[in-house]
Amino acid sequence: MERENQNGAYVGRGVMTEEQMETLRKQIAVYAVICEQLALLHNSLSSFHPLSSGINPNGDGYFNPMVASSSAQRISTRNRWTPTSTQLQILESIYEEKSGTPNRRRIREIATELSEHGQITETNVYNWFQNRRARSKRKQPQTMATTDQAEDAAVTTDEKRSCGDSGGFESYEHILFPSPDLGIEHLLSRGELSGDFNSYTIADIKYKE
Amino acid sequence: MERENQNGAYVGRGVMTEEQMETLRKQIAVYAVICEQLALLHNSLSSFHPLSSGINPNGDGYFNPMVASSSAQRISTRNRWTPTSTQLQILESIYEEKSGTPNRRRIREIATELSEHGQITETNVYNWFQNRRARSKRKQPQTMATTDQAEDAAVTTDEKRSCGDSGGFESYEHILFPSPDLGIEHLLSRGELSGDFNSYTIADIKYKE
DNA sequence: GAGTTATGAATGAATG
DNA sequence: CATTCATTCATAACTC
Repeated sequence: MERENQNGAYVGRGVMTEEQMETLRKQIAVYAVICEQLALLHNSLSSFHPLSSGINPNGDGYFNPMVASSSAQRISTRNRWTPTSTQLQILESIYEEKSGTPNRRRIREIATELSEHGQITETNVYNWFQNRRARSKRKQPQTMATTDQAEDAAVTTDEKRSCGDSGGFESYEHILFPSPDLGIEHLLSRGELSGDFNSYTIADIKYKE
Repeated sequence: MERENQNGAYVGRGVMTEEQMETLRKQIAVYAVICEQLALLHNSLSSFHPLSSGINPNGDGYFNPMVASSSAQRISTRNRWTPTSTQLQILESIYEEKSGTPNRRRIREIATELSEHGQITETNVYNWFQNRRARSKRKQPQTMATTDQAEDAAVTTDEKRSCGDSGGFESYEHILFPSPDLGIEHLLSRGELSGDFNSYTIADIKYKE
């Protein structure tokens, strides 16, 4: 089943011509550059921690490990919002009284109100309600057991796909795009993208045994 | 201290806007595709047998998420469709150019095209566009804020400044694979990217909000 | 400090 | 289209 790549270059199985080899080499170089830039981008992207500083302005109980500790460049930062207990309380009460569907307007109001107690965005509020509702719902109907045929129990909620692929870039699969199906890791796991992408050694790429 | 406005658009330097994030996402997808292609190429290049658990030599048919990873044999695989990176890339580009109104006809075409790269149905395509549009819309209007002043917004995705950065790569347009031309570079221009790539892999990229 | 759990976020699909 | 739901992923927080 030979086929062509997107540009029409025939890619037969088996042998490669010099030209193709050359092309491959170049392509790999390109890929290397992209990786490099991506890395750089990522660095600049995550090195500052825009909102983290506000995660927990008033130590309500949660405490941030490294929150803006001294130099603001130390990265690591988690971008995930974590409600302060005050916010949580409010959210919880709102959730109870008004129950379902806080519309767009409402969301905004809530967000505004909560922003008084800490960093928060409308999206956070939205997600919170979304999750709150979904999870409370999932808990209830669970009462009737269904213990039967629970063989698969082992795979309950914690699929925890720790999928240990290779070293280095192991976490490549939780990249932005959902599907970890692409085999990037197969390429990367060898390359040891540690540093010199520029030396793109083809030899290292084979993911062949 | 850097200030940010309500909607998550940060004012400080070094922060990404949603649009930029979008672009990054796309760029990553492109990069993924390239790697994918490379893998394929490499495969046909150096093999006579598919080998290597990962890349499926026959077309991009690997829409099977966790493959033989751990537990699952229940493998019906989730019923939910998950676009392969190739598909995503295509969808994304179509979305961009045609911005809206993918009529029934078009949907069919797209579906057909994408089926070349993995399992997909017209409904999937339809839903995808539906969601894509809805969600992108949802992100923008999160601005008005209380004291509008964040009029800047915009930040058109195609800044396209062709800044001849690419210090390393002369020309990769004549390469076999889809050219990674959509400038990751214009995202990189923000400078101040510190080194040490290993401490936080690309995988850490997330929306900030 | 590795393994769990709780939960914020992303997204395909369904519903109005 | 606009919303909402369901499921899953990723990670902060917790536990031992």
